[in-house]
Amino acid sequence: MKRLDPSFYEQPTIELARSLLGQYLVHNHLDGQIVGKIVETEAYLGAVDRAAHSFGGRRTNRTEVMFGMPGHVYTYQMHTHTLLNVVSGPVGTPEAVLIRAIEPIEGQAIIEANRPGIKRFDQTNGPGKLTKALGITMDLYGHSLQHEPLYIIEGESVDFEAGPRVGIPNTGEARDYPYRFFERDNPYVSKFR
DNA sequence: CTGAAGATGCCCT
DNA sequence: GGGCATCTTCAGT
Repeated sequence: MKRLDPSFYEQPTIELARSLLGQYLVHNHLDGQIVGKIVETEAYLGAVDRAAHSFGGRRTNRTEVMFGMPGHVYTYQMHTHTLLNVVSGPVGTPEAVLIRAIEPIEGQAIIEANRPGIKRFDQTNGPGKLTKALGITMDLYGHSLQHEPLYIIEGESVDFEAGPRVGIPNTGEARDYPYRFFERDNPYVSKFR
């Protein structure tokens, strides 16, 4: 159980999105520890990616953390949900990897408490669902993955596939880039729309 | 200050 | 398959 060190996050964003598949996301909070295997990610390539919040080098309070060190957390609010990203790219290059789905490994009782009445496979198979299940909030904006309470440890290597990203219409050709990666045949991968 | 929009999810028909 | 919840950010007055 080795924590991924800072150099892991220095690889190019597309490679990082692929490398994160199979790794274990760990959240320690008041209720206990939750561990989930990352089974689905999406790459957002910053300045040149029309679908990214930082497209064209757009620098605001919200996107600021993406301009900083890789291996930090970019959270943001989508309607009623918090979405979790890992900042990538060197300082000054605003790229990130969205965590879209996890497979519960540990702490299922806490997940159940956070997602009452939801069927098992629907508890963590979406970017807004998994943050609710793990208790991740906007408080973690800018958090370093080298520290408690949220970090990533070495997991397992997995078979994966690539496809177009989800939920980004009207962004021109960026919509079709195959920047979504997911573990093959894993039942916790989110559904297509 | 106001208002519009958004990398979603859930409930209803 | 459509409507809507409900929060934050940001650009425009």
